[in-house]
Amino acid sequence: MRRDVFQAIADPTRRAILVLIASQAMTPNALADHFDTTRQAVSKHLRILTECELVNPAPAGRESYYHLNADRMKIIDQWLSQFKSMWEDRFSELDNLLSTIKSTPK
Amino acid sequence: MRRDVFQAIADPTRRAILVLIASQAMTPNALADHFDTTRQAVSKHLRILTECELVNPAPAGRESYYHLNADRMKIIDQWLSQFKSMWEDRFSELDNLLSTIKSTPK
DNA sequence: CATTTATGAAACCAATCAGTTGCAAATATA
DNA sequence: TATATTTGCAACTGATTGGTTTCATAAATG
Repeated sequence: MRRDVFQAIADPTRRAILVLIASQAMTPNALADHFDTTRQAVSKHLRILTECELVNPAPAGRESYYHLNADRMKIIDQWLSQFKSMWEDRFSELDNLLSTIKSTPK
Repeated sequence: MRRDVFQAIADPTRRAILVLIASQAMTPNALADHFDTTRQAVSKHLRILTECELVNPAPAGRESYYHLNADRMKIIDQWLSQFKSMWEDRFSELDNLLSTIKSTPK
């Protein structure tokens, strides 16, 4: 069972869940209202997000508020950082254009 | 066929390919030497990376050098940016600790 | 010109994925 | 206490995934 943050954010519904709870913790039912799927499907996404610790459930009575653990996003940011110098380089656009031209079949 | 950058970087082999060609463009054969899979498997990964334009092939004779298109990584960085203020907040660590404590079953 | 090398595409396979329905447990409410 | 609500888990299903083997094409080499 591979359960890393990269696989977790690969699904568009899970990315949307993360964005939703970023502003406010939400229950599975409240989240499900925002999607065209069943509550159970959202619950499964929450399980995956919880397993890789991108979210934390906070039980409150019979409800459970899922909080974003933004700290875990650092993992993605850190991986991205090794490429950042390449796209911040002001010549990178030209490089990409040239390699695209070279790779275009005649 | 969903082929976005988030799905592309979900696979660890594809992430490793991106890191390898970041420093130098490489052919499929040269890349395959770094993995415990067949050349054809690497070729399939390259097809996926090409389809979402994370890499560009540059044909050279019977070889084909795959270049990184670091610019496309911006898409991930932009998505991440909406959370960045949360983990840069010096109180976020404390927040996470508190929500973890609250969610721990008694 | 025949052979070797590099590549990409197709067909197939086991495993995983995202979704569903159904159910059980726990909490709130009448 | 009986009922309704909220949640999580198990079982199942069709689609997708990452991998393999096989084959065809194109370019370099003898």
